[in-house]
Amino acid sequence: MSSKNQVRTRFAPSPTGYLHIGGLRTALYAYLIAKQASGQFVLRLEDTDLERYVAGAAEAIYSGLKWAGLHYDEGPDIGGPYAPYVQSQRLDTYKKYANELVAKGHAYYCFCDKKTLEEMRQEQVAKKQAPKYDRLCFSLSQEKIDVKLKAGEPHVVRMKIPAGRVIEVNDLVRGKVSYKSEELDDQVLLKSDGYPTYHLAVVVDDHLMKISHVTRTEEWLPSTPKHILLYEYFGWQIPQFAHFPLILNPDKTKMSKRTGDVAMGNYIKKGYLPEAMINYLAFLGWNPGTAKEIYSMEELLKEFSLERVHKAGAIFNIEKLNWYNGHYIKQMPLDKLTGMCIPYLPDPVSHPERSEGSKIKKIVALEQERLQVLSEIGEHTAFFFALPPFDKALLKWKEMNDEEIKKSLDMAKDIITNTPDSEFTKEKLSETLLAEAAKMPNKGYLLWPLRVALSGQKNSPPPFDIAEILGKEESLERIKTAVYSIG
RNA sequence: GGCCCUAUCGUCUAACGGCUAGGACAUGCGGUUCUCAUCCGUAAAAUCGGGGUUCGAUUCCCCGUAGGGCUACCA
Repeated sequence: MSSKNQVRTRFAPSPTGYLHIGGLRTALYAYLIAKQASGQFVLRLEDTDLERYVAGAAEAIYSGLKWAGLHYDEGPDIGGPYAPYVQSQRLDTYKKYANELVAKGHAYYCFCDKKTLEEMRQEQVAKKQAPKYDRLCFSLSQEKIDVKLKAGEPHVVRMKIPAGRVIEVNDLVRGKVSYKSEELDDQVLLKSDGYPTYHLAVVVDDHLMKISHVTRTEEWLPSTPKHILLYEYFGWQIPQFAHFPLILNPDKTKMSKRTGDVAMGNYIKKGYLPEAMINYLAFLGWNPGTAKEIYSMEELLKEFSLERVHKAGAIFNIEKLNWYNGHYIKQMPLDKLTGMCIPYLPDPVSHPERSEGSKIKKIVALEQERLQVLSEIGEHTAFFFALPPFDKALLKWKEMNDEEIKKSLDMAKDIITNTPDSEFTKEKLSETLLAEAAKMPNKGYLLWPLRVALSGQKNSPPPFDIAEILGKEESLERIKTAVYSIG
């Protein structure tokens, strides 16, 4: 079952908000690493900050990952051999390991209150020193500690950073990065509310859950030496580390909720496809080194490699995502696309005659090459369901005068009238209309006023397609309306 | 302030010392087209600066510069 070389990765978001773009990319890479090695991909919730907990965030993370096709083998909602996968349910474990560290002399109790700490920090900053805990409580005698503990004084557990060490992080993306232990602060491991900090929890859980590759974004690189020290203190095997580049705002700052639309839920709502999102996100920080840039999940599984992951941050560019999305919309089988578009169409109930399957399908077929995001279809096709009030000036093609427009529309009306119901198709209509239009100085003299009459818009699909979908009766009705508008 | 990371077209990126620095998105122009969209063609567009190393640097080294990250009882 689980061999020593088993690759296991995890995605470990904190449920402090909805799943976001950057989180999904991190999850994707972790998923790819695990799955291409036939390993396991684990989801773990790092909810160790009571104050930042957001209700519903966990569910959004589950559904977002599933939407994207990143199916985890173990997780909070599905269980697994190392359950629970929610850190707030593992408090006893962290306490046990924190105590072990204290017993070994690698950690100590600290009774300093936040105010004192904050003042110390201010002072240090004022003196242009690096803010660091002064280890006041480290020199407390055992007797004093026992008294304070017995009295129930609030306290934390801090790790003791050794002196004179150089800690080397061997990162799969960045290579060797080393840190001097003097630069490291005595990190709080266990908070006074009994919850662990990220640093303790992540190390304990990654070890207990047998995570082979610790993957996360670059912002965690500076705290990795502390984690390595913890692995050493516990006598645990140090996992592989891979720190991915950040996804950036257009202003090159770390992409965050405050600066842009990062919530996956919004992209799903707007009608972005998982294939497009995955493809785009995969290429934000990685590429195969060839000109090919359309990649399915299966292909990514084959080609992805950490060696080709970039070091520099990448700006999230919605234009390129849109292009990918448009591409995948064009590729999609019509039936599937139709199903996905229906939620974005006007309420079919109000137009039962047009909600019939094949008609909706024809509308979607028309829009397939015109959509970048699914939600656009509502606006694009509104005129099928109700003719918008149109500007009669729009009927005019080039230098046509009212008389010519009327003549043109009359001609179109005759052709449509004379087209039998059984032959009322776009093929037949385009054949007959084009034949007539060919006799004119320019096809636009016939086609433009007709198209505007049918659609009410400056830009739209061709008149033949619209007429077929509207049907003979409605088409004639709209032409009549247009003629009246001229006066 | 300290520590760390990074640096090729506007953006995502290719070129693991050796061609006119390639591709994609976006943009401009042109073709197809009644319009839009699609599709096709085409153009413009980059190696942050300075030193080295080398026959030769986008590539390796150093120093600057710029940007970013971290520096919490947040993750």
